[in-house]
Amino acid sequence: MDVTPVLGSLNDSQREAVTSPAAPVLVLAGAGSGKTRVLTHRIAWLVGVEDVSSHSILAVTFTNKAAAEMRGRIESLLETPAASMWVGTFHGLAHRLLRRHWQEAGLPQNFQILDADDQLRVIRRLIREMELDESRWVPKDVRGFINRNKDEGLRPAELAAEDDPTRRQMVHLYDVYQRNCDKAGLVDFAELLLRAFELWRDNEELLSHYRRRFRNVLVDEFQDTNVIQYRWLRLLAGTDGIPFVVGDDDQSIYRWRGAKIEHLHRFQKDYPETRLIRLEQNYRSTGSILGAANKLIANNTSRLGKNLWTEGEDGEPIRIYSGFNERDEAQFVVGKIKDWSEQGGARQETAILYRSNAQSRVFEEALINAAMPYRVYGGLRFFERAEIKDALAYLRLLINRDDDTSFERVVNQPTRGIGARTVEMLREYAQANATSLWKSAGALIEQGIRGRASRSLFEFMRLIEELDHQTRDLELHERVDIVVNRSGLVAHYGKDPGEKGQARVENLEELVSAARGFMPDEQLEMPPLDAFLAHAALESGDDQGDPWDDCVQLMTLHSAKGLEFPLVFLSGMEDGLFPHRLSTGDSKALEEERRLCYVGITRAMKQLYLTYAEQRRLHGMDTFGLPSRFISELPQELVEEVRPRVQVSRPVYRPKRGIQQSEAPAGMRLGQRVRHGKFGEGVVLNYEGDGSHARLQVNFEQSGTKWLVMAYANLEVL
DNA sequence: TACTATTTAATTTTT
DNA sequence: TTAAATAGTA
Repeated sequence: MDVTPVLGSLNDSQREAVTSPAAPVLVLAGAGSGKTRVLTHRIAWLVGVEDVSSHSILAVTFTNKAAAEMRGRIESLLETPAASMWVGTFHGLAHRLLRRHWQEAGLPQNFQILDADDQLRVIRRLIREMELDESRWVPKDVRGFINRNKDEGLRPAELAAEDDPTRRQMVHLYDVYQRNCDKAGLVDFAELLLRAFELWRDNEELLSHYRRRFRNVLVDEFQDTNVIQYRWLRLLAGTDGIPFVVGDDDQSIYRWRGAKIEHLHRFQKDYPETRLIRLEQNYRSTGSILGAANKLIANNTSRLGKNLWTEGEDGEPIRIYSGFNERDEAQFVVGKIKDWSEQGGARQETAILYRSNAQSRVFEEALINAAMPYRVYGGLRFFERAEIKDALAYLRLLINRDDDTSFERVVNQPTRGIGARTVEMLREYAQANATSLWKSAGALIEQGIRGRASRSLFEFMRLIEELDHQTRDLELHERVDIVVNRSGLVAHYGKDPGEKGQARVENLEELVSAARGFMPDEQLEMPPLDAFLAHAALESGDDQGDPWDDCVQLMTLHSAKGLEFPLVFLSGMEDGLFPHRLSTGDSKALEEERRLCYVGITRAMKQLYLTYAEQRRLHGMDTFGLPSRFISELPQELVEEVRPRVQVSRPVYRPKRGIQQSEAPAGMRLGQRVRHGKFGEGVVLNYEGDGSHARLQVNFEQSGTKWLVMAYANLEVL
């Protein structure tokens, strides 16, 4: 094979990493240094040049996106599909193992995956059943306790011997929760990993089979591995495996999720013959941006150490803007984006980054006012929406009637007269007879409980049975379609007022489309519906927008990791906000905030602005902040303050929904008569924004004046 | 049972 | 401020 496509485009260190002999390798890859390249080219090198079987390769990432990208790039390098290679997320691969070896793992064949929200519901339900005080035993805290311990590989039995009564109760809750899940065949995210680990640990034959198979284990974002993931990897690699891990200790920002930056050091101890390779040449940012990043991160202790450099220009200095208040700050940012755009830059090349989601609001308002399209990352993803989760719960009941979580979710959704009292009764019966809610419902009906509730319950059970039997032999998307409609969900959500109901119905329709386009992972050999549900839990839905609209990108610093933009704004650079006040106490947490800042800075390719507000409205109170300490940690010679504040000494009152300078949306004008599906006929009074964000104010004859989003309202022009 | 008023709390979230 | 969860009322 011609090695040019594999090695031609690499620099010396990248090439060293890619062509390393068969021994453990740790690649310390700085931001923008071609980390993914090294990983994909390494695999292409092994398979294409060293003639290693693709069967022997296991490559693991943290996100579905990264996994998909990696597979795509490998296949295009090798010019052949590599189906026998295992490329996936930790959770996805663990899931695959558990499906294959469900018996050895002690799981029912049709086990279901609980996402974070489902898990919380289960915990909340159990706390109530145990009649504990929810303010003393906060469900989220309990979940945190359980997941933290699972991430460390600890089962309740290993935690038991404790004197502290609070802790003992927590352990007890963990135990109760786990028994409940085992009984119902439910597996949460942390459990996927822990079970997969235990599966190998406790099955020598199985382990040696996989060890023989996966000689080459490659890991992306290694600094983000938690304890159980690391132990899982070590178990697999054993003494003969060849681990190749890539990471950056300076970009570790998930300590609070159990990630252990220490694994980078640990790796070198566990594999003393490790070859350490640093990738320090950066292909993304200007010299000034890298200089700032290097100087900032140097304030952290116990780093493996790394200094980014570039062959490119120094570029422009880092600019600092001190806003009068948060609205002034937003105004400034939007103004700069406007300049960028007028000079021919695309809006999607610009990103506004912030520490916490709540900060997006002011920017959104400013962007709407400027009629500038934008996109906020994060928030609810497709499979996490309430209406979608309802539909999924119905589908789960088709597979397993004893799934109490799903049962409780939809037994009265849409409302069918089965209220809290009835459910309470079912719970009591289920608990007393150690059975499921479904079976309890059946039993109670047979015992002839009185009245309406009984009839409604019977109707519900018949609905589920019918849906199951009548759709069993249909195509997946037809099943979903029928379930979504016959369950009454579409009708129920259609009743929600205005655009919201419309959007929800559209989402349900989208679920049918998703089912139609669903390609199950053939390796799993599961029934289509089961596979679809697993997919929904593990890939909560792409939150990528249409690449076609040219939007300003808004996101938290965390979600910006791995991305790059020519023009970047780090906003809210105030002490207390960033670094967040909750993290300023302990030095480990503060260092993580600094790494977060480092991640933010290194997103920028050409221009970087840091902005802050002297006065900011937080939780309804005006607060006065000091500039973030991180600003003073930057090299002063690379920094320049901008103060075009001559004309904006005070914010001018501007009617929020006054007459706008923006153009009327297509086909609309003031006074236009329109018809809406729900509200009937009316007259357009006002509008703001354009494109997909255009909103119209319509005075309806029947329903009064309402603001509607063009994209959802489906207005008919009369 | 369903809607409305009141209370409460407020980082980050790959799966 | 606000969103969400809970308590109270029709």
